[in-house]
Amino acid sequence: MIMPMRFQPLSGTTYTISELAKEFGVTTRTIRFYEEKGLISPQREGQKRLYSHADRVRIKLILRGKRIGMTLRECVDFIDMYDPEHNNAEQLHLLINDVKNRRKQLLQQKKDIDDMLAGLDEVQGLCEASLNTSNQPKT
Amino acid sequence: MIMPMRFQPLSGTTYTISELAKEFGVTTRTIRFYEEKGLISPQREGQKRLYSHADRVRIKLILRGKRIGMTLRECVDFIDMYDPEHNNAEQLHLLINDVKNRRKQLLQQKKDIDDMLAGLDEVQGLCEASLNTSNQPKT
DNA sequence: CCTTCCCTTTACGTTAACGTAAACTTGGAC
DNA sequence: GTCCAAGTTTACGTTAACGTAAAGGGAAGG
Repeated sequence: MIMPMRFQPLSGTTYTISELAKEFGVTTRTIRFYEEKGLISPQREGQKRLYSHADRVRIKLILRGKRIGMTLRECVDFIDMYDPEHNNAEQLHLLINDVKNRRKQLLQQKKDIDDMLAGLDEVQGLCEASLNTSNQPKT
Repeated sequence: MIMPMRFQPLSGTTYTISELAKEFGVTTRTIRFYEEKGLISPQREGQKRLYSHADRVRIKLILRGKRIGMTLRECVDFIDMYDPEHNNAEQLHLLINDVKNRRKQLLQQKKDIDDMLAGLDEVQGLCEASLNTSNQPKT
């Protein structure tokens, strides 16, 4: 049983598509799809894709966005806020506005989650109470 | 300009589809779609749908779920947790398990949101700093 | 009676986000 | 050389959540 020694291309700073897919629990199709949509642009070694740390982070951010219901488009928009493509004051003001809107939305979502968590607490309480009364140990 | 006095059917405890659509900022199509999928079952007055307070609440809960990225199926499942369809102990244990899983997921989402909020704070800080340095008022 | 709303059903169209299958290459294991 | 595992491209299929258009009913108002 010999380990299929992977030929390390340049350094340990790159990932193959299946490595990332495994790490993030998605399919390779998903990762290629994100590239197809312009969300990531990995290097190539011949025909094969080589992902950098930056690529990995982008994927991570995309998946984080998806977890709270953002579309891929929204994920990109969010990530792009970090990039300084904003030169003039007007751009900066627009960006600040976007930031404020996004924050408002996130706070609403957070409130929704808190409400739902409270609901879950209540349900669990009722369940456990119901279990205790029906399983009443004899005195 | 005469108010088109709506014929109040039984009492003030019902809503028309367009009232609810307007209140929640969705289309009537959306509300009918939810009914088609079995998420709500309003009464009928002849052919017209009449929504009760309970129906209204269900819609509200559905939309809340959607805001944090839940599918309609997940919304129903969540809402159904409140209904006491759980008679025996086994059902109760299963429900408690569902509750725990759901809570775990909600907490993850909350964490994601907090991370993103922190990111937004950072971005806004950089923006404002950039605006201040370029708009340096003369001493 | 005619028009205006609001409601209804039926049904086909659309977008996002992948799934899935087919056919091909390629570098290392045996 | 042969085989296999992992990668590639191309392309059609699928599901969810509605949008949108067509065709029509019923009552209220002028």
